Amino acid sequence: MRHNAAMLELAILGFLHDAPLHGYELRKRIAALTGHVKPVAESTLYPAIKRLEKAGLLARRPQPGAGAAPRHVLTLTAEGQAELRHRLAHPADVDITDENRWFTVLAFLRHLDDPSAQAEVLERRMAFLRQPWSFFYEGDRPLRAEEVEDPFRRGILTIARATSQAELSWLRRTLDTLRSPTED
Amino acid sequence: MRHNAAMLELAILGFLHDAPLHGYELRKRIAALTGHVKPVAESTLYPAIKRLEKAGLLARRPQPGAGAAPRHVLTLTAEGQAELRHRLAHPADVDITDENRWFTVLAFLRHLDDPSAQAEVLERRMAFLRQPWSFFYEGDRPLRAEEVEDPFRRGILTIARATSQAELSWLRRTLDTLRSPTED
DNA sequence: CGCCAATGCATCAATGGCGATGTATTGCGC
DNA sequence: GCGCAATACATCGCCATTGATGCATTGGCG
Repeated sequence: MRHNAAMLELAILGFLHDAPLHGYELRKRIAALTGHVKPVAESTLYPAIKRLEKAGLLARRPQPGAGAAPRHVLTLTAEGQAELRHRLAHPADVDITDENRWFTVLAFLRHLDDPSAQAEVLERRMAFLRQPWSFFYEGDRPLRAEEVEDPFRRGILTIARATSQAELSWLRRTLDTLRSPTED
Repeated sequence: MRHNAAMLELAILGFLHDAPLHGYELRKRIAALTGHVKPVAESTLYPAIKRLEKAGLLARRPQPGAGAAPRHVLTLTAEGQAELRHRLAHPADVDITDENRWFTVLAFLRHLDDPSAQAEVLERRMAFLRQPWSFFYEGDRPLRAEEVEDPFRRGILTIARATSQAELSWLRRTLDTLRSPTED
């Protein structure tokens, strides 16, 4: 399974966990979630649905007379629900490090009802953000924004640092809430 | 040309504009630039080099006796330099909206020596960041972080907002500098 | 009543991503 | 002196992506 496929499939499974949907509606929800960043083509979505159906993760019922063309209402099977939870609990490394993929995981992490499992995933992201990395190096030493002369490269580091700090503070707050036995 | 390919190719052209390199060194530089977010496989890089060579954008000279295996030193041709400048001046929409791709554009934008052309590209990013979007909607209305109950989805919006604000302020500062006739 | 947009799904061909695997050399540690 | 990691490049095959294209229906506008 290719990596992009994994993320699209996660979104499909995640949306269907909320409610059975037909393909077209799924497409619109995925467009709302990630479409402003990176659109998904129809000819990518429908094959993905087929793959998941073939794998027994979702079932389709034809719904005649409803819309213009015969709709296929998609429902998660029990295996599909289990698979969704497994993928959310054990994301690949790229899903942790690539912001696009990470946001997709976050968007459906609530479906993993166990707070400690949720916390584990957040901690992986935190470990990644805490380690010293840069986009630019001098030998092995990661360069800070101040050390880079090119204003555009400096911008990358400035923006990345702001994101990182905002996310770390959010992660700390959220992990505190997840771990506290008295949820508000 | 597929979209991922375009970004990898941009990085290759950008690095080679600085100095002729062999494939292995290129691989390490690309890994430093984007590898902590999304690693690039060798079997993706070498075919990409071949594509660019076939298109006449770069030339390879064998460098015998240098390393362990016979190295191929890669140099940008004149067409390659022109192509690099063209790709930097006219990025696709996805390159503006997808942070990963955008950072790759930024990393090499200095090779576009014309400040007003650089400013034009930054303005496209600014226009994107300024328009009202969200990852979640109520009908057509984009939802703000405060309106979302799910803590994880709220996190996405919180982080995205922080990034957006940091980037907008950086964009404004940089555009001022680019436009001011007296560069410091 | 005719046209077009939107809805809704499907298929195909070209192309790119990438894990697996191969091959050859240098140099280091044990 | 043996093995192993790093260097350096290459190829194969599976599969995912995507633009193009097609087809059928509904509803709104003029």
